[in-house]
Amino acid sequence: MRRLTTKDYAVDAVTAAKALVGAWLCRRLEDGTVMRRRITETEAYCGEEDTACHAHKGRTARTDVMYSPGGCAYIYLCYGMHEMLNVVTGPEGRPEAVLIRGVEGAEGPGRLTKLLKIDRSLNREDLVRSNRLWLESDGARVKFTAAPRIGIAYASNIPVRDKNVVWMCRSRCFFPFGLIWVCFPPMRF
DNA sequence: TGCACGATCTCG
DNA sequence: GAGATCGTGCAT
Repeated sequence: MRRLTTKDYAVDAVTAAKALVGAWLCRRLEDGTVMRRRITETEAYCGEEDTACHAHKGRTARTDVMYSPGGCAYIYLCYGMHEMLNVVTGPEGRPEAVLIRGVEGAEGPGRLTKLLKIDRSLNREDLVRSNRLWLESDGARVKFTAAPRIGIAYASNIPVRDKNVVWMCRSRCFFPFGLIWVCFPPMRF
């Protein structure tokens, strides 16, 4: 197991999104318990020109963290109840991030944060040095496929997800922004 | 200071 | 198919 370093996070969001499929999301709780889950699904958000990116309209208090150098966590509340975990990537000043959409045993971005007890108190956490939240790679090669992004119909000309689309759409690699990357076949417990 | 709405999930 | 539930960003 190798902990991901600054170098791993310095790449653009699409590259990182692909590289993070199959990596391990690691979380140490206050009582010392360490949980490790393999990442099964990611999604890239690519800067101010990506209309689905929170930083699309520029730097605000919320999106400020996305402008940091790659390697920290951006966590926010969605729909008033779901904590969403993103990994900031790229150089300082470029707001790119990868949304972690699923891990083994928890499909869906809201579920995985609940499972691993990740919330906004970990916003801006330094994933390179933190002992509460970090990522590791075991070097395993994971087969994965690309699919249209989910739940943001306004940012793409493709239909909003229906349950099967993610798993059925393969090789949709021509979309300019924000592809999601999933393990194929999906890993489950 | 108010209001619309969202990178979701669960239950019916 | 709709409701839960609240921070954010923009309008007033």
